[in-house]
Amino acid sequence: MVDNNIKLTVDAIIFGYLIQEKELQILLIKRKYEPFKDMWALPGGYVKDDESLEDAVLRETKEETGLIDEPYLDQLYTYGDLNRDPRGRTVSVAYYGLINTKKLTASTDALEAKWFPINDLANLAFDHDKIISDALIRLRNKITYQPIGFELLGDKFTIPQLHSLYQTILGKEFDRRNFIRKFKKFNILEDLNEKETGVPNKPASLFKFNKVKYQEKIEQGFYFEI
Amino acid sequence: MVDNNIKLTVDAIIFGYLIQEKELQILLIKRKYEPFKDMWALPGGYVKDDESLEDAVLRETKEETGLIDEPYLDQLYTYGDLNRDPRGRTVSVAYYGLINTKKLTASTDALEAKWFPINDLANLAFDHDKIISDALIRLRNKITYQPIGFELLGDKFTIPQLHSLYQTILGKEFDRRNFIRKFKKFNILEDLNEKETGVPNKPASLFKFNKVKYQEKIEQGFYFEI
DNA sequence: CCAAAAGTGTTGAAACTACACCCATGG
DNA sequence: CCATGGGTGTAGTTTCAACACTTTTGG
Repeated sequence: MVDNNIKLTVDAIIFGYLIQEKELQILLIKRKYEPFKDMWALPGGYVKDDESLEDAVLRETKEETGLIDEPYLDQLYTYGDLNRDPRGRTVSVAYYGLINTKKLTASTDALEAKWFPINDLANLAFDHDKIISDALIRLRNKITYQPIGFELLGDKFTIPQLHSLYQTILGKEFDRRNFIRKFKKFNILEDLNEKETGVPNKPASLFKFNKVKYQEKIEQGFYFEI
Repeated sequence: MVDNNIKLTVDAIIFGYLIQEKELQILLIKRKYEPFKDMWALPGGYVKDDESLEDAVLRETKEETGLIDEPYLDQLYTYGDLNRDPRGRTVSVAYYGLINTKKLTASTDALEAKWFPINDLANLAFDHDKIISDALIRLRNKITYQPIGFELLGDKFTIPQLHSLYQTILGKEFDRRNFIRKFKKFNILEDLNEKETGVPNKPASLFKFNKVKYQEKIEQGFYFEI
């Protein structure tokens, strides 16, 4: 039909969160080839004819970073400016992902993949700094009205951890009591009747996110909002 | 580099609004060729190598519908499922647009383009019903936190028209006094000190949206929300 | 003068903010 | 017993929701 030479790629902005350090991070790879050789960049690459966009994101991310588990993924935006890739016209569908940081670390060294604190990123290839900035804005918006913050914590977490996560990502303080009260009123956290261990102070209670209950409430017209 | 055969297209969901009838509409075209010949579909088509995605949307929309003025455009989502186009793998970047309905009508007949009420759409080609449904959800969300509803009205409009627009799009009633009070408190409407004409009852005052003032307020941390 | 839609204030309920003390644990 | 962070209630303020009558115009 029409013969165009536009190449289609995907890019992944994978967010991780260090609970102890209260730090939001992004997973980047060091480019092995030109253009932008040796610069840090988002994982990503060409989409194959027979794979969906999400499959392409997952495949490229795993190949390039050694990530094992599958992150929660959401489509961010499609970048199509004329000169964003010096090799020729390239349109990239960006997805952002959230993952519990514990679930990788291991295999990344050989592949030159590395977590970077969001506030201390390397110089990035292509228009990737703009993409990351967009992803961060989206993440900040989305955690206020969708319960996706849990994806960055483990299956079990404490309320103070959740509190810190929100404060870190949104860059502002929430009164502890008001925050807890609001979250508890949603009634989507399940008390596991366990305490955290290994802390030199009063241990906090552990909770998990009850996805089933959340879905039920959504169907009944419930809206989550922080 | 990698040799893939993925075709890149754009699709446009152009929304219009009939003030008198209080009806939200979408601009569709009748397909001239297979596949889905003679079915109604969203305007759209292949992206050229040397045009941006937005330019492609505008070009295709104008060519296929005879639309003269340029609609307000926002990227919606990118659709990339494997079998969405029977001709082969096609990824489509969808944009939704808002336009003052008065600004076309004329030249559409020859081209077989037509406005359809959102609640009474034809059977649609491809996955276009899903795309429209997504666009409508996005529009409903967006008008609650961005002042884009004005794009559907003329430069001059009355508060009751704005009130009806919100009620129509969101499918629910707003108390008239509370709605007006809220909007007035935002202080982004400029009273033109004119009255509407040709109505058989008390004429309403005309206003315009003060974009400059809105931008100023945004920079000062103001958030619009209905 | 009549019909139709515009315009305008107040009150009670609900949600939000700010704030301080005691408790459980490890060292 | 000390340091550290966890856990909890209340009161004042602000925002939100509900509600009805008078005004202006064209016919």
